[in-house]
Amino acid sequence: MNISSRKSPKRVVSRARILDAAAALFREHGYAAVSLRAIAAEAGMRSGSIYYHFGSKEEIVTEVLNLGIERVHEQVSSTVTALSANSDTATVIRTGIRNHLQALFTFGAYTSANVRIYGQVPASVRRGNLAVRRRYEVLWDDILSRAQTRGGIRDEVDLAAFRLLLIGSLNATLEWFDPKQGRVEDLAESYANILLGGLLTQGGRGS
Amino acid sequence: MNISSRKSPKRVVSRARILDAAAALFREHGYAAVSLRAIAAEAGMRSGSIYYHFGSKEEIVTEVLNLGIERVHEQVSSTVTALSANSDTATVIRTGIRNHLQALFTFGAYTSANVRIYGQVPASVRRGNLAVRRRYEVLWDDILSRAQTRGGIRDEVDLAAFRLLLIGSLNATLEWFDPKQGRVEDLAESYANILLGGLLTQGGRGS
DNA sequence: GTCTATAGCTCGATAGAC
DNA sequence: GTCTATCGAGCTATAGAC
Repeated sequence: MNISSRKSPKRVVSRARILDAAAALFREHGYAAVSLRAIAAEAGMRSGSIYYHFGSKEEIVTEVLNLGIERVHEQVSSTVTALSANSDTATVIRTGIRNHLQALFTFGAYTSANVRIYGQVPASVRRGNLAVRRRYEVLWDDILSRAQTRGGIRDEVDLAAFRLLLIGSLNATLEWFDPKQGRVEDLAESYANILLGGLLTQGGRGS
Repeated sequence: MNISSRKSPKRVVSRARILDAAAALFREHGYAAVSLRAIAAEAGMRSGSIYYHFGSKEEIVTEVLNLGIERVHEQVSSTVTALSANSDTATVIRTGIRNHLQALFTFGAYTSANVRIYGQVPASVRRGNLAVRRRYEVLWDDILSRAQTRGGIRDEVDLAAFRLLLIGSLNATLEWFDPKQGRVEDLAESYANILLGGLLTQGGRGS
């Protein structure tokens, strides 16, 4: 009985179907508006069956929230790390922006759910998501402070504010951008151009 | 019986208390999680009394959503219009950013509720808010295209993308900035500096 | 204008059959 | 692993007293 011949046990498949269904429904309707009956129906089962896989609704939403951020973290972290050590600052930031946006829309149900419902879940659920969030913020803080050491960043820019503006503006694209209508790469190019170079020509810069 | 001696009728006061309570609760818990009993309790009455002022929960949330945007619109529109006709581009955009953020936090319950729950209210409610949203977007599109005519904007910048990035990043500050911990004016200064001038020194700009 | 009382539903969660 | 059946609670909305 070798490993490769073993299929995913039903247990794993059903669990994943519940999470996918929950993420999609939370994204569209919010946390409280989505019933376990609705999640079960979307996952192809009855509400009682959910309790074989999860202990409560809060346990489901906690996993949805964590998966959303972890997948974005993994993609940004691995692609930025893969760059050659002497890549210039613009390349590093552009790579991070492009991969954040690509992961955002690839795992759209989970990442949208995260952006939309984080502020409305019970406090205990929020606490369970805090460490994962913080880890992703630290990743960007590291990317930015290494870039600052390498040079090419304007002295006037507050890096803490830049990280908040960056992640906030990228996540906000979930509310309007449709990857079926346009290419995520073009969105990334356009956003990176603004974030790196700003709106104004040289004459209008500074305060 | 002159006008100035007339106090606000109880009808007007109670209505406003209901809206304030609803906005604060929607902001914190989402739309579906907030019961009319909770809104009534926060407004100092019983749930049945709400139906004297509003026909349904949807009617309340529609008004909360519209008020949030309208107040930001009014403040940005009036302060930008008040600038002298030959103000330079940087001044105009900085004024818009500062007043958007100030209005955001002055009417925090309504504006936060808007940002957080718009994606989860019934479709009919969203439709009732669309025209108000669109009007505010047009205001910024006008500000930006007039600035482009006056000059000083980089050719590489896509103005439609800039407006989306701008409003998205400003609204996202509602999720982390606390006006009791820092001055909104400093936040505005820092964000405007990034949005107008970008992250990089001249050498790193362009694509 | 605000109250009490309640009709009619739907919710999260559990128990026990299969 | 998934089902059916159900408990107790809480929900929106309404009716009618004051």
